[in-house]
Amino acid sequence: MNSPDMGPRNRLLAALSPRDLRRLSSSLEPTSLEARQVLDGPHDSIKHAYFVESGLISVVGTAEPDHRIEVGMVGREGMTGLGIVLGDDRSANATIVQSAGTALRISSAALREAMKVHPAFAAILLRYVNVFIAQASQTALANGRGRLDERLARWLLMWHDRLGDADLIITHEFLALLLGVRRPGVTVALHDLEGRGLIRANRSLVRIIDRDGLQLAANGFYGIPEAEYDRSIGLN
Amino acid sequence: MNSPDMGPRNRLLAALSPRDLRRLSSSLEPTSLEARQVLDGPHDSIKHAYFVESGLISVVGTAEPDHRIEVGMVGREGMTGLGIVLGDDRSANATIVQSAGTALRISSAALREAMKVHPAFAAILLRYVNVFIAQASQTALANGRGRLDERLARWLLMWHDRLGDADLIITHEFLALLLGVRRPGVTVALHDLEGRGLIRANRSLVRIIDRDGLQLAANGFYGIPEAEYDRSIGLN
DNA sequence: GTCGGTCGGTACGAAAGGGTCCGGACGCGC
DNA sequence: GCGCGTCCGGACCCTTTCGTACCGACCGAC
Repeated sequence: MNSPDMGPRNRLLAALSPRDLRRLSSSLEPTSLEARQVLDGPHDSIKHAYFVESGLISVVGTAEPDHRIEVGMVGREGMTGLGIVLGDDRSANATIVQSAGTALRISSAALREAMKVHPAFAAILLRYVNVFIAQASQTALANGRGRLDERLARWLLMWHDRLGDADLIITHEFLALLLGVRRPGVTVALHDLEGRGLIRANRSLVRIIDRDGLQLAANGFYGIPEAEYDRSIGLN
Repeated sequence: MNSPDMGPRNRLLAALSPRDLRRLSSSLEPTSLEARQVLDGPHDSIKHAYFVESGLISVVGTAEPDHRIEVGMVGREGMTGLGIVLGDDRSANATIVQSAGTALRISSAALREAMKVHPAFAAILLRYVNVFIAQASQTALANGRGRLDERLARWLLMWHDRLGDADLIITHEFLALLLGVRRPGVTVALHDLEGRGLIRANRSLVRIIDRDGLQLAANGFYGIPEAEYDRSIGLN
């Protein structure tokens, strides 16, 4: 996985004891994540859980084919495959790679087994599930109550957190899909944020200029799941 | 709890083996749920989990004081206190009684202990968490993509499922709060549904007339978490 | 029966956002 | 350096929803 002198880049795995981690590592298979790759469709049987090391994965809620929206985001602080953690092998949501990167993946069976053998590991994953619920809840809140520019600010901050890069490679089109709005609406909202000096936008690129300003622009819709994560799983 | 010849009315408890249930029953304390009672505020330490027997509880996502919206609903098919199930003692969401009823409650410590001693019990609760994630995800989807009348239809159906009564006692004001919209908007949307012959509305009362029609009106935003529940936890 | 509070119906202008189209700009491949 | 596909900017008009306000209807208390 990583060079032996550094811990794993995934923050859930990093929270494990070195001993548990060593025993687990044989089940963890390094994988590359390609942009737009679909890890699990809705209602698919989940074959692997992914511990993200770099890049970013979207959890997308789906009903009818054209009713889709992002409900959560997973970077190196998290994992996919919560259904497995919860003893089921499927979920109503899809998981789709949004920004290419790498992950350590583990088969469903091995994950179940590992949770049985390492209760501390299971405990960490369950606490992450709780944080994920907070994330989905806040998304529901933002979707219901927030204006487009506020939701956009929230989204940019969350992306920034998880990728740790001020330059986000994304098209307006894709952003519109994730936010569940019209594409030109995203263009206008980005201009608005740009006019306020919070970002710079260019073809397929958004650069974060003023993170604190973006937090203000998000008008309270950003931050709660992130604080929950730090409280519950820790800053490591 | 209930007379010995019938199982518990809560469907999660009903899924337990009679033996596990008997051993658990001493920890379960019958409680009445009063309308508008706040079981847990956001970020409170959760003292008890509630297995609902009748009535209905809302899970409300909160950020700023005036940023609130319902993200999930719990009736006798479910429970509150998912944070405890997940090994944490708090959640970013509030739980509020929406329709009076009764519940069996269990202290956090006893619930943790029971999950340790009865793995089958723990497994059921974790599968319920997975269903709840589906519910919150679909709420995020409906809030982002659905029109007011579609969301209203979804909401009425979910309420109807969980209470099993065609007459719903609720004011437009309160509905507006839960849906995160303006009160007169609810009035108009209810008239619309009424004009289509799907409901009858009166002061503080909504009667479901045509459930199938409401499902059509919900335009695909209703049903996924309910199907997940039946698949994962079973029809009992 | 009257009073006061809650609840519902309605109406207005204003804002946000959707649907659609078009044209220009950029950038990669050849 | 040409061409084509992708991406962005802007425009049009329309629907949905908001904000606010006002008033009438209902209901329980006295």
